[in-house]
Amino acid sequence: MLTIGNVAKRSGLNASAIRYYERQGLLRPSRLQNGYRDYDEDAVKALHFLSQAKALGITLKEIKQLLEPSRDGRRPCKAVRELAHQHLSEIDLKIRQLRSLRHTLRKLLSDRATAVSDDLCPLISSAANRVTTSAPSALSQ
Amino acid sequence: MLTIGNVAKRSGLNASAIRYYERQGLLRPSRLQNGYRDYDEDAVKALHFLSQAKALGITLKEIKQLLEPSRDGRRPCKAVRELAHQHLSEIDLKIRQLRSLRHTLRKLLSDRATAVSDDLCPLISSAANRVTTSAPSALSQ
DNA sequence: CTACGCCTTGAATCATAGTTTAAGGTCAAG
DNA sequence: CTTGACCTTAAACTATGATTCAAGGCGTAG
Repeated sequence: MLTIGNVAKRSGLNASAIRYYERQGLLRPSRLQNGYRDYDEDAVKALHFLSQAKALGITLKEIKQLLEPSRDGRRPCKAVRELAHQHLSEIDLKIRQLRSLRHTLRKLLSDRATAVSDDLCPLISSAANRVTTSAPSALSQ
Repeated sequence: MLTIGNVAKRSGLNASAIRYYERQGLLRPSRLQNGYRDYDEDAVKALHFLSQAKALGITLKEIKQLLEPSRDGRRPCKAVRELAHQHLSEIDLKIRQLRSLRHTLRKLLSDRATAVSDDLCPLISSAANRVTTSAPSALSQ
């Protein structure tokens, strides 16, 4: 009996959050005779996907777009494919930017030996010098 | 004369946002005789760093922690180093998760050939099957 | 039948990250 | 000396993503 408490435990999400996702149109569980939400295994999977995507900064709106066509039942996945393509390049961009930031932080840390003298902390300058004009809204449309 | 409008243009950020960051303690520009904020090149660099980190889902609170010690003037960078180390592993985790998500999306797209028959959209299942129990709060503490 | 844990709803509240508004000061150009 | 572009402040407002609250229904154990 996959009621909301159970899927909450299994997905690691808060039951209130799951209801909230439903209000936002990301889920549409069937109901038992008593009115309780009744989830299936696909819903649990969708929640895991949702949880992962969310942790990576993808908005609920975007996740909704990715989940929607499959939730509506069997119909052409063309739109989903296009969206997936779009998100794919946004994810690639994000990975590149994270790598750049990682490089910056690593550089800061490797300065340990030379920076024992401890003048001005090199973070800002070493960090910012690597930045040109990064697009403001990664992953948003 | 680096007044707020100028640094806004140069950093690609909104002047109101920059004032907001200051209210949140991320910046502390000096003032001109007339009360106008007076920024230096380091501030512009800090704003670029801030802008990049922000785009990658790092919270203002976390960015503040990274900027703080250097903003306070010349003093030991030990704390910053530790924070940087911490953020480094968080960034590594985030990159791994994004790669996983990218893999999922790529898989979905490569199904194009076989999925011409168009049964249920494979997104959710193929996506969710790759997820085990991802920690909910990447990059938060 | 009562207690307890789980479920329902709508509404209020919260945090984060800003934007907008109102009322006003600064300053160079014409 | 007014116009216009810029700056100041505090406070109100917005959106997103939830969490909490109040009032109540369901279902099983004792």
